[in-house]
Amino acid sequence: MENYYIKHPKFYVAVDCIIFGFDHDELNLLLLKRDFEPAKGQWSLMGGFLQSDESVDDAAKRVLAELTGLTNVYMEQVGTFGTINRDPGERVISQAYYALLNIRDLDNQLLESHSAFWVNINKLPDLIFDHKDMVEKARNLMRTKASTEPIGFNMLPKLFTLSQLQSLYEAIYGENIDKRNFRKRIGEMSYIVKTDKIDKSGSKRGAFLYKFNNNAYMKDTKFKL
Amino acid sequence: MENYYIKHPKFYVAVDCIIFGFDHDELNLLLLKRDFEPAKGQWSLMGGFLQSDESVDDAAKRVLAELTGLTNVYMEQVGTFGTINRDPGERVISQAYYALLNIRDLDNQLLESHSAFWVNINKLPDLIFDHKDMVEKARNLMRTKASTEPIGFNMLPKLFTLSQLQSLYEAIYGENIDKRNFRKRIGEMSYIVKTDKIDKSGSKRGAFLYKFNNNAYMKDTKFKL
DNA sequence: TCAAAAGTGTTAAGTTTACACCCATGA
DNA sequence: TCATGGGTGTAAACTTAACACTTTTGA
Repeated sequence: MENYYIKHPKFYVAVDCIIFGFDHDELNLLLLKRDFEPAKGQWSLMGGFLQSDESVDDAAKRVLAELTGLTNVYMEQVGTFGTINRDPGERVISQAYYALLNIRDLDNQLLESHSAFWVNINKLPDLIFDHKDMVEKARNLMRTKASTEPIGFNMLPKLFTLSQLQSLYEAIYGENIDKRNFRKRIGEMSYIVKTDKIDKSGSKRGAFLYKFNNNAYMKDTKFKL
Repeated sequence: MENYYIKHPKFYVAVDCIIFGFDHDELNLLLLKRDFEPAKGQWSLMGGFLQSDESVDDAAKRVLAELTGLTNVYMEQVGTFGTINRDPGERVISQAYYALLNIRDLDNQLLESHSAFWVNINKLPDLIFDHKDMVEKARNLMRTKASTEPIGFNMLPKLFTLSQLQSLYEAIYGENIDKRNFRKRIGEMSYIVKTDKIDKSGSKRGAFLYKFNNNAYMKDTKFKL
């Protein structure tokens, strides 16, 4: 039976992470500035090689955790990038994943030690290899998914104002949303719950804080933003 | 620079194809009945190993062509299946792809030589490894894509009746569609063109044949079915 | 002559969009 | 007192869904 496999070549398999975060009305990506050769000074996604004792999905989680210190982060597959010369050093088949997280949850020490920086998604520098294609595809997938499933909340704190939620979706879609229409739609989602807490950091008057109730969402999974 | 890679393990990389075809009002998958060990007698998707001289996408095209004789087939990535023990023989990282084609274009000799058979998608047998998960994911992706892009035409002959088109979409969605509403929507798509030809095979009266005009579609890519 | 698929419009319900002003507060 | 972001409702436009009968023809 080994013969069936043995005649075929083997390949390095890598994962690359497109890490989305939201802050100050902006969508950002976490990028590494390479301070080593090759391609020193160039920007890249966080990546790593698949090991023998882990699934590909687990490799993505591990690589993300190495950079951010976070586990239990929302991640989705983006796709396989497998052209022959995509990595000029060696042939590497890469699996891209996107992750959504709250910028405030991060360990800044760890970011610094990797020369990692948050970069506005509309002002991305050139990236090595095919990382730009990965970002493009991840962004499209994430946008589509965010419109029909409540994944955006992974980029917000547990308690958030409706203005924050609206800015988040404006950043995801890259367009403005009418405030009254937006709030009308939120009002119809019983699983987006108003608390009695008020956030004063964004305005003098203060705004009510809301939370996402996942149990309630599971009973009524209608979502459209 | 080699050192950077050398310390990491390499893996077999495979592609598996979820091949959709449409015939007699039914969506079908092309499956192989293994007439060799291991897992003799069990059903599987068509697959093959990535080679050194081809991209992953090209490997999928090659594997599809080996089975069907067809090139230039519509294919999309489904995802990476990379759990550790998914293939009990050896560790293999598999990329799943789906393909849409017209059953009538196939070379039946070639299918027989691979013990390949069309199976109704609602009556699938058990499949080896994680092939069932691949099919499930492919089906969902295909359904979603077919609702906003005119990919379904890849499963029809160049000339088709509106009844055929409607059955196709009913099979994709697994639900009935109102005939008048369906035809109203088709009527609004200037790139679905009525010809003066009539198909008599489906009814005594005969039905007008239509064609998909891709140039016209490129000028007006609105599509929703 | 009749069975079987082809073809054809209208109306009601629901959804989406556009739009402007008052409120509460801290500086 | 005023600048800033928070909060609120209605009507028109558009989209979707429901619904039934006539036509053509070969067997």
